[in-house]
Amino acid sequence: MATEFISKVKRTHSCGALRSSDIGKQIVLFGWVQNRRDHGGLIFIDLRDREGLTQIVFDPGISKDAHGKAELLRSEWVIGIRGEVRSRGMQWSKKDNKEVSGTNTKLATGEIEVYVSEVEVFNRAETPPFEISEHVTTSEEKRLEHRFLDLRRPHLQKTLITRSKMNAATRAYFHTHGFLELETPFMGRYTPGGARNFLVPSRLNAGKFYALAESPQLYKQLFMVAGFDRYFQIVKCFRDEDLRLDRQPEFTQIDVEMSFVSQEDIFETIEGLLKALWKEVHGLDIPTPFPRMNFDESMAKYGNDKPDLRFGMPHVVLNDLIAKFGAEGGVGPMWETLQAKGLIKAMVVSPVTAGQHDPTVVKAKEEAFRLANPNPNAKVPPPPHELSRKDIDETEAWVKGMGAGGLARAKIAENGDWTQAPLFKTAKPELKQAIIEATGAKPGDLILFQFGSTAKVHTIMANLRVYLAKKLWLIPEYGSGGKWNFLWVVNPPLFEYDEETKTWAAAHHAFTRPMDECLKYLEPETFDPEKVYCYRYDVVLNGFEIGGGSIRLHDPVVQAKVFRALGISDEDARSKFGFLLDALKFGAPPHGGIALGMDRLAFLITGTESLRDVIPFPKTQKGTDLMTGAPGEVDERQLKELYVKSTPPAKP
RNA sequence: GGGGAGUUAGUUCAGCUGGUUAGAACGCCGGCCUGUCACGUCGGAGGUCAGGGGUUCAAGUCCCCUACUCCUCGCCA
Repeated sequence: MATEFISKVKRTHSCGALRSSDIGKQIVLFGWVQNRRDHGGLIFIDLRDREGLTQIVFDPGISKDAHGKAELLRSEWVIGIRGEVRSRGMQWSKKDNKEVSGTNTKLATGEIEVYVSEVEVFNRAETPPFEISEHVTTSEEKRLEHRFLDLRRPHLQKTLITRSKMNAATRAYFHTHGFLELETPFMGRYTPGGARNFLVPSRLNAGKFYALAESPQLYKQLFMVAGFDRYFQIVKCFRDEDLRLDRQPEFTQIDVEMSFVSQEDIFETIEGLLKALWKEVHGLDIPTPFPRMNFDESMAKYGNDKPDLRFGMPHVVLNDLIAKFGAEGGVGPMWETLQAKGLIKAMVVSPVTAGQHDPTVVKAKEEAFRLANPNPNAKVPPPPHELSRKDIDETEAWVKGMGAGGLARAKIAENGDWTQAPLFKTAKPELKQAIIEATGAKPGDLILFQFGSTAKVHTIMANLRVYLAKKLWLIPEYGSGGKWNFLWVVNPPLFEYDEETKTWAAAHHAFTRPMDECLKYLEPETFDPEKVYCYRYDVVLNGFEIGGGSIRLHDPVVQAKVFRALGISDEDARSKFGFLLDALKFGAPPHGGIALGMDRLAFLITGTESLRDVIPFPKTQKGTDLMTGAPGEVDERQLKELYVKSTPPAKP
């Protein structure tokens, strides 16, 4: 009986542990049947647990009983074995008709195998819906439906083990730096603004709702007011917004708040944490401090606040230049953009020389080609040198999908002529020359242009830059390519103008501290909200925002001025942020903090394809769980108890 | 809310201009095999072509709708 075996016999090793130094030992392994190779006489099985694979051998000469049982074993059965560790050494191969090394260099345990004297089947398994194997791909849909099987794959086990280590390293780091790990409620009061909240109806309070915390923001500030001085938490947050490759509706943050600190103190703390994490996971010493870049510079050169600095191709803003030439410049649409207070940007795409391609992409493409073309004489296509006509057409279709009018471009010929550039047919030669100078384009280069509303041009150009870098093999489709380009993007404007409501709104949140030198623009006589920059910062890695935070506004006097600029009345402020305003009145220390996206960090540090690969039980893009079927319907009685009516639209 | 890609055997895919009984690989089942390691070999089973509607003598293939999955813009302070 299985229970007898497990109660009498203890596992001595994991399936990844045995080495040649263990030869001769009697051992016990428990695990799953990965693969069975039955030679009629000998039967080989790869036994798998989370630590790895061990080859076990059933020899009728050792145990007829065990060998007989082994004939029945199938994939994913759970077994325990007792046996002797033996060297694989030199073995006679009938296939090769000579002695060959029996060592399997692909396995960590490849030097040994275990001759089984006793086997116990703990559980049989039905044939799984897909193979639990690294070299068999399965659609994500099928994998999510059977997540408990997918989680058996070494790839997912590895990323989740890494994540566990990151959690441990994070806690160790903060505990040794004097931080307290304090908890905050998930169920709180709904406050308007920011991300959509998930709502939880209250049974005990008819008609009232909790909101699931989108972050512990307010609570952690209260910890500072309370004098805890240094707080951190690895905490779940909930946002009812549309999902993306790097976004899940429930996700984990490393949440941090500190008292009596400047922006630089926070940077130092977080750089130390990231250093510790990269050391833990990759054994790497990432260089600190990270570079700093002003928000405005980031927007101008890269079109967003999370530039990927593993490659160049910065944007060049042409507004001033077009303005200088005026309507006579000869590029009507750009001049019109200028009149409409829009944005005109250019980006130079230079031919890529051999050494510039990302070596991991070159290697991966070569391997993929070899796999598709088994003929060893087949010539591997070279990495792309420049964009082909087809590439450019594809790119144009792609930017149009993002709302671009088109993809204006100019190819600079060897003699300096502009080709493929209908937009510039009527352009003054001096304007073309000025654009060449501004962009630094050389003969052979391609200049791409976007113009139109500022936000749209930034978005399109930012995405275009990354899209082309992947197309030209400058960066891999996913993963770091071994490059870790950390960056702080700092000091954005505090306010942004909302075109719809024609009012100024807080770009981050209303409790971000304006930079000291900008305070005068909050005064009535020199009021100019556009010029108010603030102590806010994002930490960026390879084009992903991995965290963001700010120095908080703890001074009620300045707070009042910010509210006035935002057009928030005392009454509004009171109803929205009442308890925080109260708290700030009773001796709030200067404080600030940051929150890092743990899922994104794990996603980037492991170089996986998707955020879903570092979350054990992730949701699909529509926020559903294909395994449990959540969200599901509930019955009328439950709704009634909660004083809630459900009114989904009728299905057509 | 918008744009794009997709849905064919248990799994991953092929299926041309609409035309015979919808194929392959892996997996699965059975036989043989004492050195394999993605074992080999011989044989076998396995399909509501996502669902619905339409065009047609004839639909996996063309058209429309719906559902689901992925990517993306908006959105996510």
